[in-house]
Amino acid sequence: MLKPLTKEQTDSILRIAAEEFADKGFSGTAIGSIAGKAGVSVGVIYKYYAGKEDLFNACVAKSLGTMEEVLNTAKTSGGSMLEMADVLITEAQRFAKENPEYIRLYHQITVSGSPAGKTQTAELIESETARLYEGFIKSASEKGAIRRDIDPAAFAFFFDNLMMMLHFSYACDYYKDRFRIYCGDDVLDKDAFIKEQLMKFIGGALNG
Amino acid sequence: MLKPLTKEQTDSILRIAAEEFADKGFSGTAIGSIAGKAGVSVGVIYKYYAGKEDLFNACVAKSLGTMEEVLNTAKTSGGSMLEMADVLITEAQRFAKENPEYIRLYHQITVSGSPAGKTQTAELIESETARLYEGFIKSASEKGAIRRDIDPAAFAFFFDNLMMMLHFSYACDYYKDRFRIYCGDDVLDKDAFIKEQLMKFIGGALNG
Amino acid sequence: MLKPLTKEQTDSILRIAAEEFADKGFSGTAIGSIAGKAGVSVGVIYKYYAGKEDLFNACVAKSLGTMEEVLNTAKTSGGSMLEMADVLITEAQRFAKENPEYIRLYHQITVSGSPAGKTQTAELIESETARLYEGFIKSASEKGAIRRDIDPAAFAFFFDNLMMMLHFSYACDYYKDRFRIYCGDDVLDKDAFIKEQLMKFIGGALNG
Amino acid sequence: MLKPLTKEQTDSILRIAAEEFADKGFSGTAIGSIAGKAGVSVGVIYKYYAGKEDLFNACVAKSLGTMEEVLNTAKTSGGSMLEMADVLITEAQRFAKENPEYIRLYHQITVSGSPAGKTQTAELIESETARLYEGFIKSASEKGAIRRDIDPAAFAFFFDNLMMMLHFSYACDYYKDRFRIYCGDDVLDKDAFIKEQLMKFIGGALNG
DNA sequence: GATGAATGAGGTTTCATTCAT
DNA sequence: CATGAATGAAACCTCATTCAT
Repeated sequence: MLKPLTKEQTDSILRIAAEEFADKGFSGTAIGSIAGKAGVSVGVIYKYYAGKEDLFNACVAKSLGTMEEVLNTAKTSGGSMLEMADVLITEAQRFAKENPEYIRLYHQITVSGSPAGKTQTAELIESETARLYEGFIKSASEKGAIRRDIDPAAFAFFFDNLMMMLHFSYACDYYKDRFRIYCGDDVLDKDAFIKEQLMKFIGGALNG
Repeated sequence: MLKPLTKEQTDSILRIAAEEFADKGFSGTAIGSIAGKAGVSVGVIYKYYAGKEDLFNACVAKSLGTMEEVLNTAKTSGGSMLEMADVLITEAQRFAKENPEYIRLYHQITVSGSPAGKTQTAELIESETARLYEGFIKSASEKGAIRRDIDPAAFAFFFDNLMMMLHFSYACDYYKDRFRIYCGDDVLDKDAFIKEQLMKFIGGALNG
Repeated sequence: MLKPLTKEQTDSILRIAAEEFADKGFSGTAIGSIAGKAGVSVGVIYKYYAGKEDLFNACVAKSLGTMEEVLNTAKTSGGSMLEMADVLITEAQRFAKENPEYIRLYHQITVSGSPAGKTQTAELIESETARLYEGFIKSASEKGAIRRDIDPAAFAFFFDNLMMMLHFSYACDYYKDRFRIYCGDDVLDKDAFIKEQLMKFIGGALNG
Repeated sequence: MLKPLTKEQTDSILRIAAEEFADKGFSGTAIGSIAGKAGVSVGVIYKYYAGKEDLFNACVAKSLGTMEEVLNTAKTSGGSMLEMADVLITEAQRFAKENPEYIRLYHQITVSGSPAGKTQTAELIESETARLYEGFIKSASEKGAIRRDIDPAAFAFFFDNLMMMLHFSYACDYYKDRFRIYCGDDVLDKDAFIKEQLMKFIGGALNG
């Protein structure tokens, strides 16, 4: 047909690609399948992206960019450590349900064998969060707002571990199954309850 | 060379296969490569296993079986919730360093697109742990050993989230990078420190 | 940018195309690459030429036309067979160094698999030269200027074989390497010497 | 079918490949086409050869090996320069008719864009012949068997140029057409005549 | 029962050609 | 009339699986 791609179609490529990579991993995804589902020819994908890996990276970049926005919302919301946690949990629940494919794609890059594994991906993704949480905890600890006998970096790490698992538990199939096994089949609809419990868990951890 | 396979060789198949799948994922792993590294022919793999997927499942089963033994050690060690946590953390640190490929393989099955995803894998793997932790927490809570105002299932879930991430952080490349970013380049050699901090975190969470 | 192509541009297409075909052969050359290097769009190439093959043929035609001019110079220079040979060798050396791509392109059409192979290309290219040389030799032979016991057509053929190889040896990579292997690394800078030797060789051959 | 390849089939691969490469060049030849014509699957070709280039090189090596045998026959046949020329011409005529694909393949490697172009192919192929001819001519010249006022290396070069063109003229389509144009439509069947004429040409050249 | 060469579908990528702008 | 993005056939190569030995 040789009609120029509509914005819809170019967006579609990235969206479908993200979904496919998120669901089937890098090796498991076929460019031809993406093209087919996006309603474009194989050729255009190579016009826009240098190759499969480049497309994967573009998906990851888009995904991480979107996720970062969420973090920024929480970061700038000010307040105490626990107030930030409250915002983060709420946002995690909302975001993971609205954009599960982004979380799943993020999960894919943590897997050995992902092309992302070759570069300093973790550094790029995790550094900012790490410093943010650590700083929050450190200053709260110094101010006496939370217990003083802890290592801020380690506590930031444990806190983010909980957040990361929360994301996965709302977005990735295996983690969703596991979530239900632990907390009941309807847990994915009980966001307020989970937030409340997690706040207690984290609150206790921080206050000793 | 038509000698029956030695036990060494049949073991080797499963061991090498687990390593390959753990490192390169299901789609990224080639049967021929496993056969080559295991010193057997491609044909025997198909004699012992129905196909690639079957071999993958066998690796997972073996891996999970081994991991379960560790859990049983902790389970039967008796004591309080925190005493069990202490044992579990110690074992997690030891096991993840000695058998990182098992952890990495476990991580692979949590990925969308893994063949394991098709079946009720989570049910098989997570159920027992879930009931164990929940029971522990519930009875401790009822006895007043830990705070009463919590949901045992949710707390068991958060607790296991921390344990799962601990395993990954000692075994999987991306998580290891992230661990270092949060806690310093030498954190993988500071097991006692991490255990101490995690015990404080969990202790605080449980005691409110 | 919908300006008509300048003459510069249309010339450029043919020149660049000739270079590309000469260096990479017909199958190895990409239309897009020609367009890019010539600073025009792919589309115009298809406006001016029916397809890749047509463009190739146009390059060949241009190339041969230019080469023919050289021959005409020699032809009209009159004189004896050896005087003509002298002019031809000098011109071959000059032309092959100034326009190696034309020689290389000519070489390409001698290759099986070149599109030129399908038509009566040899007839078009070689006939005139063949008749010219044969006539020269025949009349020289009849006049007793050169030996009488030869077949003019065959000798014309051998003579042109030497001329053809001389062209290739100054223009095509493989033949240049071979030239150096036979005559020394600096032979490509010793035109006078080569001409002198070749004149002796041909002179001897003709005079018996 | 999974039956082991017969020797016929493995030979066939190389033979067909040589023909295809000889006729269509490197880029113009498709592995699938070779496989099809040889009656084997695509996969086996990659079992025996690392890739298209490797297969091409194998064809070239086989081709050159066979051609070298012919040269050795002539080389060891002793005698004077002209006696050797006699043998070489006879062999060239016979060989080029019996194995035209080898000559055509040799011709392909002289083309720009051939994979062989990347390496020191000319050195490997031409060196021995160059030294052989030069030695012959030099000693003949010193003995006074042929003219003394020539450069042996240059004359060896011209001599081989004639031999090379003779090969091509009996094997490659374009050169065969050209041969007929110069010497008549039935020239390819007049081997004795051509040998006789070429001997006169060379003889004259050498004797001055 | 083990072997590993053979198969061939399927994946990635290229590129000649078309045609809407 | 030029443009160059889009098309899709076709190329190279891999690898899960089979089966003759």
